[in-house]
Amino acid sequence: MPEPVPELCRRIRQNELFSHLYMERQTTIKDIAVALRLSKSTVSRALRDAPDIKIETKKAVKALAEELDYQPNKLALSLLNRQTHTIGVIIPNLDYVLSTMVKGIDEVALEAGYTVMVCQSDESFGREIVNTKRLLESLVDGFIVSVSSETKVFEHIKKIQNKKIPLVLFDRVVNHISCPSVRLDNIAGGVLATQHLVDQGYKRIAILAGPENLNISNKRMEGYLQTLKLNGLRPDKRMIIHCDFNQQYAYEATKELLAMKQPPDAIFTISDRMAIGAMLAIKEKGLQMPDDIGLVGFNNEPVTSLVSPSISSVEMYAFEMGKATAKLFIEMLNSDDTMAHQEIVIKPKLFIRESSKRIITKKDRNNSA
Amino acid sequence: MPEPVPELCRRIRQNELFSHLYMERQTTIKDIAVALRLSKSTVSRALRDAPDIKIETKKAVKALAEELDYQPNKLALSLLNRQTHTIGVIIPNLDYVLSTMVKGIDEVALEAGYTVMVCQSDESFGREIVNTKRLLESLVDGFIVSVSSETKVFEHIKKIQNKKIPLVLFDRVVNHISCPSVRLDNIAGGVLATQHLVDQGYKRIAILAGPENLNISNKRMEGYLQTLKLNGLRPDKRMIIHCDFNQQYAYEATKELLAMKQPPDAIFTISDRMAIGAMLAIKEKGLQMPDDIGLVGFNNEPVTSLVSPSISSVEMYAFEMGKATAKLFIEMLNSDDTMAHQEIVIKPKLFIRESSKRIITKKDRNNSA
DNA sequence: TCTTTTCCGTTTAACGGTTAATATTACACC
DNA sequence: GGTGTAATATTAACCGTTAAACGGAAAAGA
Repeated sequence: MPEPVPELCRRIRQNELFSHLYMERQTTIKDIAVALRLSKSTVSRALRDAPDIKIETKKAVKALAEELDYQPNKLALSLLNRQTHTIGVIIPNLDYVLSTMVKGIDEVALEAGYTVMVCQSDESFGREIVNTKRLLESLVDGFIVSVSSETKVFEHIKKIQNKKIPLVLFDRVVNHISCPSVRLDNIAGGVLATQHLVDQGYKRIAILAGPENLNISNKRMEGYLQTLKLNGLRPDKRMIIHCDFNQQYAYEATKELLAMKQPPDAIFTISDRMAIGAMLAIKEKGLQMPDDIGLVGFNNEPVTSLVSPSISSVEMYAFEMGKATAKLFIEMLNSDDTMAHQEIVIKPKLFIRESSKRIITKKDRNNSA
Repeated sequence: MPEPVPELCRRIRQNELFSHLYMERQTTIKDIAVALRLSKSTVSRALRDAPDIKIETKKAVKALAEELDYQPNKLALSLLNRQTHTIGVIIPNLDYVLSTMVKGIDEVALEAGYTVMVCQSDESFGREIVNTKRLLESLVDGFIVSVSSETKVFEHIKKIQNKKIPLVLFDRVVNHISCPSVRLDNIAGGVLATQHLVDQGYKRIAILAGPENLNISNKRMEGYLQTLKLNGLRPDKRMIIHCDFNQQYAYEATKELLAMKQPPDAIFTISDRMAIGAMLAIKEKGLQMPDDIGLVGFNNEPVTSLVSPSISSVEMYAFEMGKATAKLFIEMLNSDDTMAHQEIVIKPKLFIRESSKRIITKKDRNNSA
């Protein structure tokens, strides 16, 4: 005949029985079941307040669970429910913009009960493939991806979609892939920067664009071209330089630009890193910003306001973008029907600083003209 | 009577049978077993090249596995083997130094077959606790932790240890906790910076230290104090400012320093962010670096060579530190005995730049004296 | 012919949890 | 005394995998 439950609990609490339960292994439902002479399922249901368990039993189970610091094994649950509450995040690197975005993703995910696994592809297509494979194996509940600049083939992304695994693209969105996404209005960013330079009276505006196949770079350039045309300025191919997202390349490209017969009187770089590179070359040449030459960057990294002269830059709200991405992702998870692929587009804003702000205002310029 | 295996394979390949296997669900070992009229475990052993399976059988199994894109379910394996091949990484934020370290950790972990889960505490004690709990629930195989600046109580860390879960601390190491760790020789860093300033002829050297309870900050200060004494300079309490790791605070603190009757003629900041803040205040005051005042930062962030004047800084080899940490961690996992807690200490190196390099060399100074 | 070995597989249990179907018990009612 | 019905607990199956123990048949040895 089994002992009465309260007495048993007392003995367990006082460690007279089952002292092995206090060992290294995590307590399981089975331990509690054995201790209280109940079946596994009774314990399970008691913990989850099922209606058909006696109140006394529930109390005893819960007390012992508390006592033994019982915690359900997530692995077992995941196996059963086919979900891991984990989001796989693939990003090309951990630079300022992306780590800020990850921060945003992390924050929202945490709140929604998800843990993120961040993998960096390091701008390498090969590593992106490996990361994708890894995360697929890890059975993440879904993917949040920003592709590397090397990525020109998207089979690995399509594989995710074929398996009907939720996917959100962000920042570096891919046109060939149709899925929910969050991105900056890069054209608008290009327009903002270029129009500002035009407004400040610059006439020969060069652009340091990123790698040729990178969508975000091309869109920013599109904005640049549109704005030139709109203002009656003829785009000049020699003023358009493609180079890696890299300070060194930007430095060298700028040096070449400045060595031209008719050098530019303003430069728009599609990242702040590149703006810094450009700035070094400009200073080396002995030119003054904003008088001799104007400079506008992109991303609005803190460094832009730290250097001298401070650099005008286009803010892309990376943190908010990260949050929006995670929110969209979670929304998608919760809507069981395959969601119409929503596209969230963030509007950029230009922060004007010393590098491009000539003293003359628009009005002044009109008067003097 | 069961059909001969090759014939069966053919039919499966041609989708005559079991077309449901081509459905959304991942193929399992059971699917293969049913298809080939074998038992689950035979399939399992065939896939793993167990010796007591007929070669023909193995071939058939492997062929079908390939065909159906079979991939073992990690969750099931983890449940069985009690290991998830996942490392929980807790860091206070994703600034330049830490993201570089995470890059290093990630690289080594990936190679060793581990995936990392990065959680940011955002310098908040509360979030650090939450993160720890989450990762414990996720049953990570171990922890790599750098504590937040708010953390003064370490019960959550001890809890990890009590559960005998492998733990490595890095960068912000905690004295009260005895475990393998990787950190910078912060005292040496403080010595390098201070001795350099002394060598350059600066006499009244101030220090912008970080939060009071932050070990790394205090150690750097210790190096500073030691060096002053060694060189016969008397430390002055008014020259020691504790403030948050934050550019704004550093800016204000520097303004106050410079407003003193006897202001410092050099400032050592224990981060580059703070150095930038200090620099802004110095420029605002109209002082010239390095002539009127010297400045040395810490971390050797890229920004130090981008600003003008460029800032001398102590390099802490963040990427290598990250790699070393992950290596130590994996080594620990593989050595089943509780490892004697190894402590890896990285030696810093000073990079001298414009902000502190007076033209005079040591020899010049001796001559003129 | 009977036992032993070898070969090739299968069965079972386990990991830790949930859940649907099934007992068991007690009590009221006819 | 049977029957119906709550109330409560148990069994067994399942998620996907592996490891240990066991099984059956054929070949080899006595």
